[in-house]
Amino acid sequence: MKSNKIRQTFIDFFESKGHVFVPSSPVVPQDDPTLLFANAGMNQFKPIFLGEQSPSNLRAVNSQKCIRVSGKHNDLEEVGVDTFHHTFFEMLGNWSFGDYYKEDAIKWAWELFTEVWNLDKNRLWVTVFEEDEESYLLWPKITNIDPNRVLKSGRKDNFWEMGETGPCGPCSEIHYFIGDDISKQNQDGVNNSDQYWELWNLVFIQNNRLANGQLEELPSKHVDTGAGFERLASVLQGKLNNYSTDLFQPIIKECELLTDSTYKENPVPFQVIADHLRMLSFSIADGAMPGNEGRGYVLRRIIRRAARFGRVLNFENAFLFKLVPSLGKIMGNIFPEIIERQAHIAKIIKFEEESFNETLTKGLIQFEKMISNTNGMIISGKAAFKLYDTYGFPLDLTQQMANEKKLSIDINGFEKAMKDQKKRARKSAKFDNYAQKIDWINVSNLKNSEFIGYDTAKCEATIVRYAFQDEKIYLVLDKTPFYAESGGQVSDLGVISNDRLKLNVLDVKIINDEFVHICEGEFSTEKLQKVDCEIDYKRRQRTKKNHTATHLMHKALKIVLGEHVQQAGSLVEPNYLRFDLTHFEKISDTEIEKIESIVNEEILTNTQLDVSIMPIDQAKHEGAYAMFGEKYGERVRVVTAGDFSKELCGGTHVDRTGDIGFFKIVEESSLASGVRRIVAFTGDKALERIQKMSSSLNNSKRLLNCNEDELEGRIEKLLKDKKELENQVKRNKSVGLLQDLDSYLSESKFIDDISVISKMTQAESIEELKDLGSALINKISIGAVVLGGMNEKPMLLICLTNNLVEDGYSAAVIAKDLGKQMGAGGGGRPNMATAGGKDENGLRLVVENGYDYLKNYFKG
RNA sequence: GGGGCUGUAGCUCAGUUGGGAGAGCACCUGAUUUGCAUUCAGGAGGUCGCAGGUUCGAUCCCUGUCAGCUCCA
Repeated sequence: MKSNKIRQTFIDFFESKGHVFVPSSPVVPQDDPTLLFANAGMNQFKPIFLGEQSPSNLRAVNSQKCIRVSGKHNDLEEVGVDTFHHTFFEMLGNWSFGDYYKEDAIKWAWELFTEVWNLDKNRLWVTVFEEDEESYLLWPKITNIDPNRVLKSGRKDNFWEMGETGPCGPCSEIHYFIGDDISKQNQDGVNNSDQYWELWNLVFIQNNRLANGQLEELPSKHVDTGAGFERLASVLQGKLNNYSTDLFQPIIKECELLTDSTYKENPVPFQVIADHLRMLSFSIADGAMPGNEGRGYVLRRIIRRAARFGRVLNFENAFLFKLVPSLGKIMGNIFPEIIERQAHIAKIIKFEEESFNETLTKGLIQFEKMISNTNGMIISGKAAFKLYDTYGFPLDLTQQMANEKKLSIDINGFEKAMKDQKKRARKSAKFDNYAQKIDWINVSNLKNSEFIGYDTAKCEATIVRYAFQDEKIYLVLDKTPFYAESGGQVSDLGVISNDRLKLNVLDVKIINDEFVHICEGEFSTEKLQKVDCEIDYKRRQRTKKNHTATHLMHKALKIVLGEHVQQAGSLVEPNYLRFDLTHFEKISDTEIEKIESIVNEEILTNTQLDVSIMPIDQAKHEGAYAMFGEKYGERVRVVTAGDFSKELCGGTHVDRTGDIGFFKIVEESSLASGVRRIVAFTGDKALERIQKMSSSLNNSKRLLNCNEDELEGRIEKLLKDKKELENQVKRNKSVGLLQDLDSYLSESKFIDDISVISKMTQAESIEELKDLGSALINKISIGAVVLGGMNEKPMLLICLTNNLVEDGYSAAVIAKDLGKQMGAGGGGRPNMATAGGKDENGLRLVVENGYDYLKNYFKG
């Protein structure tokens, strides 16, 4: 059975049992900062289990995209080496939120396995938690399983907990014997031998683990099941290795076409590459980007691991990106994003592969340096670690190259250095406190706060609850005209008041689906009922312009730069808009101009905006842009500007594009590799900007006394002239110097045959002084020159002819001594040295006494 | 979040007890007229990432900061 069919059968089966299919949430979680990647089927249902959110359907079925790269169950180094660990996998599951429980869950699991997929009952084993008598009795009672095949098992394997505290409960696992000879089964093999594969875990969530370790019974009980799709496919396709299934084979075949090696003779590199390609493609499709921290860093490591295994197959250049289309063919039907963003994915992987090649090249240079400093046959662990830590050069490559040079590496030393590094990091790891607890005081039992601000700027509302938090007042209302910060658009400001209270709204946040108004001002807890809400309407108007302009620009960016452009972040404020996008090079001035033109053209067209609510499938079908990683409900809000732009968006927008007035990009910069940032203004802000530019232009025109077209030429000419003048001054000075040389020389005094010049000069910089000094000393066959000059501080220069230097005299020594006399220091090279001082008088004194000093120096 | 490394001419990089900023390539000028980077001579090009500090003097030492690379979390 084809894998696509297997997945579909699973979904169809549970739909026929009253379940609603819920699409996989993005593999890059948007709203859970504690989670790097979606790593289990239950991720998107977590708020339901925690009681923070009520489910829209009591029964659900899904296939969740999951990524696991580290943790107790998954060692990255195992992936691709064995036959069943993956960084990316799918988790099939059926869910009951306080609806059906153990009986139906068990019955349906068995029915699907034995009657739909026709798995051999004589190969299936079931384990239940040893204290869960209920399940233990249910299995033989409601299925036709041989009672001897139902086993009790301990807490380690059969009690599931989400974390230290929270929902948990016993589980029941179904295992499958894969051996050739079914007579050789033994219950001791379950959970112990790799001949028995765990296929499906049925979790019965009935308890809540409290902070003191005690368990309490949950009022409503849930079912959470998980079946690893890849392994299931393996069994149903009669394979013993997940990589042999049609989920991986097409990728491997494609890879074989690019190299001389074959999967058969060297499977591991192919498996690693196929696995990593899936992980990379899905995470990039959902908005992740390789980088050097957090999630991005995980991606980078995975790309590098794949590239390293690629080298085993003699791939010298980027190759991984070429395999992206093969994945689309396998999984594009269920996960269309993998096809929609194919070009983007390939481009990013290629970019990263190439950057890794550069890292390797630089590492090679460091390696050569390192071994040239190594004496003996052993490279120290410290040195190998530095290569790895600082230059990102993989240890196995270091080892390989060391072997070629008949050197060995002190692995223990390496590991010790690594341990120290980890210790350091752990010691300074911060303790995040994301979920701050709010102590609410309930006023009325009205529930969901409704946002009515699309059409109105003020309303009367009822307070649902309030809290005092960080010297602020938190309010939840039954309805509100205040927009809460989301989708990049900042929240509204305004006033909430009645005859007893007057509050300024500072911020509005969505916490657990509720609009929380964060306020300060006069507040009274008496007679809290009706309040009047009014938003700062002007501010909202300006924000609207920026939001609609953001949509238009998004489209324009795709037109001008290409379809690979994806939104990587957005901020919509009343004063400006900011947009981060994926693009690999600087956006040129011409491109900026084109983007501006396109947006302004749309503004001039003055299109009526359309906002409608529709099912997400329809929206996607109509080609609406959805943001990376954003999780949408089944019904979405779609904002359309004629046939130009269509985006899923919950934000506020102008009525007609013409309301924006005018659009101007004011800044383009790099944010990270592959990400650019654009800042733009609209409406009166854009006009202000243009006026400012225009006035500065006018000032320049006035200063240079020319018109606009001539401006550039004039500035260029001015710069050129300035340079020429500077050069000329320099030349004149040196000519002047040379002319003065004679007068300096004529004032020479002598100590025996040594000529001595000691004199104040007009030099204003140390460079001038040095030029003069070296010119003079070149005219003297044997002698010394002492020159003084002033800028802010006194400067003194001492030069000696080389023959004096050879005799052991040193200008540096003289400078040091004379500097000391002036209350400062001095020094330099034997033939030329400088000294400083405190004031001009000190300097003059030293210069006047120069001859006497030198006489003493040379004679003494 | 914590370490390490790097930042010098358009590009690739040198530059140690702190003492007057360099090479190769590219560019310009002049010769040369040649099998695929022709050769030779000359020239232009630098806030030594940025801001402080120490010092008579900082590309170099110290502090901070920005950017890139890299490892750990």
